[in-house]
Amino acid sequence: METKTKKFKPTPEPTLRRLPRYLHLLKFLKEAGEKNVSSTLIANELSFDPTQVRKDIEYTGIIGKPKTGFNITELIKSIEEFLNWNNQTDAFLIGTGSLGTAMLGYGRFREYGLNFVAAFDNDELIIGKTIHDTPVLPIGKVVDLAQRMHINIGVITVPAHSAQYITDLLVEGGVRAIWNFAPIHVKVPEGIILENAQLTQSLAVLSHKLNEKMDREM
Amino acid sequence: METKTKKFKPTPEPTLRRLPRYLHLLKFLKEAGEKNVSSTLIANELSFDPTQVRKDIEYTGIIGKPKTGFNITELIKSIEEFLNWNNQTDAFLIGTGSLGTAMLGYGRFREYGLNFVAAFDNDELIIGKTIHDTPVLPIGKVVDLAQRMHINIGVITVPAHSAQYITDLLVEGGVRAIWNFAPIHVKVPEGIILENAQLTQSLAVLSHKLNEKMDREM
DNA sequence: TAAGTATCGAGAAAAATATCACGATAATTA
DNA sequence: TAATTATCGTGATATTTTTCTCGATACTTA
Repeated sequence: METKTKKFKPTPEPTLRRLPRYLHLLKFLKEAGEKNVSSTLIANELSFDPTQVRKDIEYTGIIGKPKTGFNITELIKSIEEFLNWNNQTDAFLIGTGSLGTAMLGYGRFREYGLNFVAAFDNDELIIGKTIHDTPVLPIGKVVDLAQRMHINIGVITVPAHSAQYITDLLVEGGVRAIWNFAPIHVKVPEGIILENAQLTQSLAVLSHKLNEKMDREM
Repeated sequence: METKTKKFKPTPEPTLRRLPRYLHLLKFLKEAGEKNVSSTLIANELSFDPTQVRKDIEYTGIIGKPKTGFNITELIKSIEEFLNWNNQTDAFLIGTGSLGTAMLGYGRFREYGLNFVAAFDNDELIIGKTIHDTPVLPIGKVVDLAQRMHINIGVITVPAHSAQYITDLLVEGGVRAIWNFAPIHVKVPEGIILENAQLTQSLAVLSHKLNEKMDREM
């Protein structure tokens, strides 16, 4: 009963996608020595509408002060807590090709609550080694280890043709959420969270806009 | 006045983001020997609504046949032409860190109309070499070469702190569209297309859903 | 050839999301 | 202290996106 939120409103996906952008900006402003920020300022900076920014921020639970806005440090904290990025969630990464390696190498995912505890591949040459301090294990161990380590997130960076197979292994291992980078639709049982992160989606938007622009210029 | 298309309806962004997913599925079905496909089938496969699929497809200009649906080959062609993925657009990639290298290595971007003709970096050790057949040049040459080669797309894979600087160079070089992977909001002049492709956006959706799920389970 | 069926296309309705409008409030200035 | 100003929170409105509904059509089967 203590977790009695007044009236539950599910967070819109567009809001969730904007929150990280606010976070980047806020960290930048904090770095620059700013103390407070208004929704107006954020909106101008990112070309959004101030009301939209305010409503987005409202979802994270913080309340601001008229005339002043929000304390930057508190707002950062509010967003991070809302996304649970202040706690680390252990994750497996499957597929140590170029994208997988890049992700392990990025190293900043801990800032976003993602902690890669192990990577998996079938390539004998890599198994047993580490990539940026993350050990690479054979794919045959995914299910057992995921179960025993209570892994919640699986990140799929294998080619399209093996993505479904890997997904099934992760699900069998008890993973609750899958972040899929393979350019294919994988099927998951009811209740498993699936988030597709295909670059081609973003590229499609760019391509189409560029296309329109070129048409207009002729 | 001459560009008087019957009634212009701008394509919704959600539609643009779904089109690549249809494309992946269609290529898979074609590979499997299928000839035709219905919006119902696509919808079931990707867990969308059939009407939505039909409306999305309608934007690409193809028209289907009752009872039969669409010829897969023609539908693929229609989507690819709509996104201009049947033509190659030359692009520069700036920043040959792990993500930049991964993107050059992916090699399949040509399927999506993106042709990396050169990469740029400041690292003396890499300049002059090639990464997966793409030559790496010093950043000082971006502006001049972009102008002379009439480059339309710039892909930014540098760290946040230099992203704005690189953006300005690309704009000066006459680039029309920027695909930004740096976790920061870069500013571009009116008329320049900017598409942000930050993984953190996708991760935020995943994190929040997982968070909610865990809360519910307790 | 006629009846049955799956699908399309498109207009209408519903739902989700974004923007507007405004009273309330905290800081600043006169 | 009073007037002014920037901003918040929120209800109302507008816009966009999704879903529903249904007549028309092409294929399949009796």
